[in-house]
Amino acid sequence: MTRYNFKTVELKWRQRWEEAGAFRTGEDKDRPKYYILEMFPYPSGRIHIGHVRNYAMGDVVARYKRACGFNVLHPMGWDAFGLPAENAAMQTGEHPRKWTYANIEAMREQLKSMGLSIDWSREFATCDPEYYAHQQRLFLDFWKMGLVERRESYVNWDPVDMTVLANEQVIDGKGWRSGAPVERKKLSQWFFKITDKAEDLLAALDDGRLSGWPDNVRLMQRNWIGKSKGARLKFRFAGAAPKRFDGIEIYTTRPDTLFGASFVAVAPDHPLAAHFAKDDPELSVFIHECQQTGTSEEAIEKAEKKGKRLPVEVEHPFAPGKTLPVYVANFILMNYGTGAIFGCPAHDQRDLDFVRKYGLPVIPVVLPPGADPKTFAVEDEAYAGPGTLFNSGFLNGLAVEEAISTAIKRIEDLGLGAGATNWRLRDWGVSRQRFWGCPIPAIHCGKCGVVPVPEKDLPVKLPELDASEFSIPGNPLDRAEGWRDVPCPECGGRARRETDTMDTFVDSSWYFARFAAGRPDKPVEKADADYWLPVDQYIGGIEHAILHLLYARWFTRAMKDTGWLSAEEPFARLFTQGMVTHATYRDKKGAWLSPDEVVSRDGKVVTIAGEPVIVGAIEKMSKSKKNVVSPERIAETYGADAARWFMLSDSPPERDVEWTEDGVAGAWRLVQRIWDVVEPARGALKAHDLSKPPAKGSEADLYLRRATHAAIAGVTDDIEHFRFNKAIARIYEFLNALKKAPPMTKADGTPAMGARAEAFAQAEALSALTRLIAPFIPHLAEECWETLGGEGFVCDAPWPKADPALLVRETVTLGVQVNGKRRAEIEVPAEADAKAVEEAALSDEAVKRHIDGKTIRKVVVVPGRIVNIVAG
RNA sequence: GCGGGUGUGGCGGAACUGGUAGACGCGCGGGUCUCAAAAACCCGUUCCCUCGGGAGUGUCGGUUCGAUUCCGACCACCCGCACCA
Repeated sequence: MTRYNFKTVELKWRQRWEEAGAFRTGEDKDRPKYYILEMFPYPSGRIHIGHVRNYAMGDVVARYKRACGFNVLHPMGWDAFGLPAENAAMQTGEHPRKWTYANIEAMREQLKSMGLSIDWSREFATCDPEYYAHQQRLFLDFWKMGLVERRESYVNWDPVDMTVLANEQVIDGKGWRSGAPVERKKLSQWFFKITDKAEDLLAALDDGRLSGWPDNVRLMQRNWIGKSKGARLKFRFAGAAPKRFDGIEIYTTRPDTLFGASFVAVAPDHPLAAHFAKDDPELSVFIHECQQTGTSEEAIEKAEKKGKRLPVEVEHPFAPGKTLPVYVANFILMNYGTGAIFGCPAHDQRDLDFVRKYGLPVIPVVLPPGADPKTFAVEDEAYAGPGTLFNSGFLNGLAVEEAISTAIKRIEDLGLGAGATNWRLRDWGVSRQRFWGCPIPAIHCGKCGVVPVPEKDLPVKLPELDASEFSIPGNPLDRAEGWRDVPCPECGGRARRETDTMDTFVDSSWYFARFAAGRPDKPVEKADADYWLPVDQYIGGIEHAILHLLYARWFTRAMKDTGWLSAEEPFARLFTQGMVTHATYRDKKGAWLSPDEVVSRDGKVVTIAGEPVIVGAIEKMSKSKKNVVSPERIAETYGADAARWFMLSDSPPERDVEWTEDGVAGAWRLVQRIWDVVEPARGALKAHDLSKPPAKGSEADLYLRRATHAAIAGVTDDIEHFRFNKAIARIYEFLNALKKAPPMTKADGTPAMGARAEAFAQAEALSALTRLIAPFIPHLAEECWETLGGEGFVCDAPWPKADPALLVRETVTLGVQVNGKRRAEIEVPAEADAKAVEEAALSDEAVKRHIDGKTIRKVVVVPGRIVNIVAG
């Protein structure tokens, strides 16, 4: 018996696959297609273990679908623009381009060493001019269609990265990448109008177009889009109106509670606040404070509602003569609704907190079911539930829902406003004041305004800059005169290029279409895109549940509008895999230790030198906690197959998996065990025609054949449902059955004397085993296939089919319960009728013991499942 | 605060539509081999126990012949959103 040497074997098969072009995507469009895609990586320079898990999952699906006869597209590329390259340039003086492409080289090799069935001929990086040129073309098309807009707006400014951040990139008031507190700044920005598609982006979540998405992701998107229904309503000023203001327009979802209004409030950024702040230093200070705290220290600020009274009052729309005070309040957001509200403290907790502080009245107008209108009062808790209107003039007696529509109707009749829908979703600001991104193809001319770069002048390539430029803060493009200053394409006068580049989320919003249908002369070839899109299965991290996926969905719609695609949605099915975690270790001084620095001795974890180690929580692998393991070292020690196997074996794919050395060692043992079973059967596939099972066969043959076909059926079903951990458990089960199989018979029925190659049942089992493991551990599978004498590559071999006749059992083992407790097991023919089963159960010795002296009241027989005897 | 999810051996986790709880792996215990150890292989492994049983899927209750599964209440943890009017 030879020892399996993964190092030489894995390398051998990767070379053979490459030489044969085994994973080139076929041009055969008559076959059903299957587009499997994993979120492409950022080229940081090295793959981490999370990539191994992500790409191993995709590869299982890709190889499985290929074996099932699909025309499979499984491409790979690089999300290559972005800040780290500029940061590296700052530190090392290396040009971002050089750094990025060197990283891609390194990572490609690492990915290839995993043995992924990727069509590398379609590879590209988003920083290739051949890619971003087309992105600029799409930008121009969108601009023509009115999907792009340029406007002034407050932006989230990251003072460390010196760039604008999308709202989605601000987490707890801090930049998602730098972690620095975000400041507010007013700039002219480019926007993609994703709010134009809000209705459809929302509708598709529930109308079946995204039925292949996990519920939690759909829910997160729904919340993010944040549709709400209510009304816009203008409050007129009581007395003289301030200059250029004819009222305060508010947005509310509860127009039914208008009779309970006790104030109106506007956001600190509201024009009305600014108007009064001019002559009121105290107010001005207050507004400034709100703006400071608006994006940070949310925990402190959250609790306290603060406001400043403005020197105006407004008229109540429904109660002539009644007036309400107007405040600037810190809890009103300018960028939601109209930046102004009316406050109804009895039915809104924030408003209640606010009026308690400023001594305004609390008027309940919704009476909870069963409450007494004479005694019902709101103390510390606002009532937001259902009920009947009271204290509310013409709304009295109506239920909340009716009252809302009645109030809206009245508002419309009075000409003060109308029913309105409001969205939390805001347009996508794509301008970034950075160098390493896709240039926005626009030119600013003093005479002609903002002019698109003519299509013939595309691509607008990034200029060659000296690496030293990157050590100066700000955007190097602003200083690149030779690149920046150009004649206006319309009037020929002096003009300047747009120096903003696009958010890198733009790059990843259409790369899947480029993979499927890219052409040198255009972004996508529609016929190809129509064949391949949507992506049948997309796999990636849950961290992209909102941003990337929402942007890609919008982009797909925009590309449809501009005639590039027909697909409605980019990703038919989505799978979000869990993270890879690892225990954390610290020494006695509290410093983090990497897993390489600790060992387990006598059941205790110590440093290599024998110092005690504190074992901490199991957490997501991160550099700061040093609990990372390097895929390269693992591949060195255990091989790519073992690493892939372990990544898929331990936990359900959607859950986090803990990386353990014992676990991967177990996977390595499995690789050896399979080889030990296969190797003695050298040439077995040449000795048998597997399509013609022999008529004769021993009990042992039948037992093994049943195990084989049960494994085929089970593994197939598990892969189809993304239950890789269960598929692996079944393979183990099958392997155990195979190893325990007693001596088999040859095709002619004579004993095979234990020689595995001679027995049909064993050859069939090994053939199935090899094909079943191929998606998971492809190198070993090829080696087994070759050893067994299979034809060609196992990656080209058809997926095995289970014979239904071998899946049904002749006898079944049933549990027998007495009063719901299992007391015995009986073996009965599979098609035995209820009466026969009942008799068998009642005659069982253990059962007799338990029903002794009792009256049998009822016997429940569930065929093939269980017998329950009710006795008392 | 709102929304969603998860609780099963020492650990990761199985259990199809309400039908034998703990598949499979890890760990652990025992054995074979060895001068010895490692590796490998084999056997065992939910807990308690008087070996006949008893208890058991976060807690309490309900529905049912039968509940990890369905319903109600509670507890714990995780995730998302968060002054969204």
